[in-house]
Formats: sequence, structure tokens, C-alpha cells
Amino acid sequence: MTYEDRLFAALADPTRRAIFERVAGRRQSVAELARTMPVSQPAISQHLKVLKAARLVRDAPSGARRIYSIDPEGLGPLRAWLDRFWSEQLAAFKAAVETADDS
Amino acid sequence: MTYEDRLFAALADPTRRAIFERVAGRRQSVAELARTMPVSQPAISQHLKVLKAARLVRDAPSGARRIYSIDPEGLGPLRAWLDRFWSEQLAAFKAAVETADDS
DNA sequence: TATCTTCATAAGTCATGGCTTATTATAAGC
DNA sequence: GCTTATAATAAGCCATGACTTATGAAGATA
Repeated sequence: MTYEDRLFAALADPTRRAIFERVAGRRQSVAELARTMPVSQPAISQHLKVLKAARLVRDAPSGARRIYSIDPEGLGPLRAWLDRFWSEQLAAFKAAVETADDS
Repeated sequence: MTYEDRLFAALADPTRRAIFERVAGRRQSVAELARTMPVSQPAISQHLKVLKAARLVRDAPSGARRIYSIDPEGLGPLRAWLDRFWSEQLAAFKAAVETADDS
């Protein structure tokens, strides 16, 4: 499984994406997430494990707690992938225009 | 299932993403994709159906064939989602700096 | 030390989804 | 018309993954 696979797969699940969005908004502990979300604490931990493997979040111990925060680098590859297609798409569009424009 | 869900879910599968990338590179028929990919024609059709539902590709009939091409609007929501987190992340970073900088 | 909290992991259940082969419909070519 | 090519759908199989409850480990608190 490539790195890119892990990234896209991590973002595919709605619950996991919601967790990511919360953590992105404000760093917080597992218990805090579990308290305000409609799934159990183990489910939260499992999702965080996936997000961490995709480098979307980081974690730091704080006593018995573990504070999760967004990983600033995590979304970089996604943006790179996206940009690749935007320029590709632009090139294709340009070529199409030039072909149609049979001057 | 929301629109965003469909978008992320569509991009999650590696085979489907490969199909999308090929179609983005050059518009082509189902048979053409099936010939050059390690899955069957029905599998290709099923993937294209998902990509189409996510507005990532379009299709146009051409005789007995059906030519699939990238949908220019498709990646827009993904970029919007991404940008939302980049600015959010930037704001969080800014706030952190200002807090640390207890002038 | 004993208890309580926090979190990760284990184990098991169930739905989803990606794949296959088989079939059907439509269009092209003989 | 008949055959061939193209592509969508149907049905079924099987792996994956998202969830649950149960448990254990590590830190805080009395």
C-alpha cells in the first residue's frame, strides 16, 4: 500500500474525516473526541491510528492523556496530487482550444 | 450520503484513481481502459459509474462506444475542502504564534 | 497502595465494496 | 439479416473495514 493510498483511504471515511476536522480546528484528547462524537472511544482510537499513519495528525503525551493535533505536512501530498491534475487539465484544455482553432 | 462523501470515497480506491488519472490524461473508451488495465471490463464500468456519480468524469456516446473524459468541475470541491483546512491551519498557527509571543 | 481516568489493543460481528463470470442491449460491419 | 464489438447490468464471492464489548497498561490522585 503506497503512501498516497493511505492518504486517500484515510480521508474516505466520513467519521474519520469529522475527527480530522475537529482536531484541525482545535487540538484535543481522545476522551474529548469520544465524548462529543457518536462512536465509542476505541473507535476514535482506531480512526486516529489510521489518520496518524497517513501523517494527517500527530500525537503528544500529556500525563495520562494523549493530545492529537493536525500534522501540517499531511495535506501536502494531497495538494500536490490535486495540482498535478489541475495543470494537466489546463494543458488538455489548451490543446483542445488550439485544435479547434484551426487557423 | 453527501456529495463530499461520494467524492472522497470515489478517490479512495487505487484502481479507480488509476482510471481517473488515465482518463484525465487522455479521453478514452471503456474497452481501451479495459485492454490496458489488470481488471475486467465490467470492473472498469463499475468504477466509471462511481467516478461519474462523484462528478469526476463525463461520458459521451460515440457510435457503439462511450468516451469518458475528465469533468473539469469535479475536483473543485476537493480543492475547496483542502483550502478550508489550509487557511484554518494557518489561522491556528498564527494564533499559536501570537499566544507564544506574549509581548 | 488502591482507585480512577485515559487510551490502546484484542476479538468478534456485520455491512460494504471490489472483483469475477454470465447475460443483455445497442451499434457497426459483413 | 447475422455476426462482431462495445458497454452496462445482474448475481454471487470474498476481503476489508468500521463498529462493538472486553481487557490491559500507564499515569494521576486519594
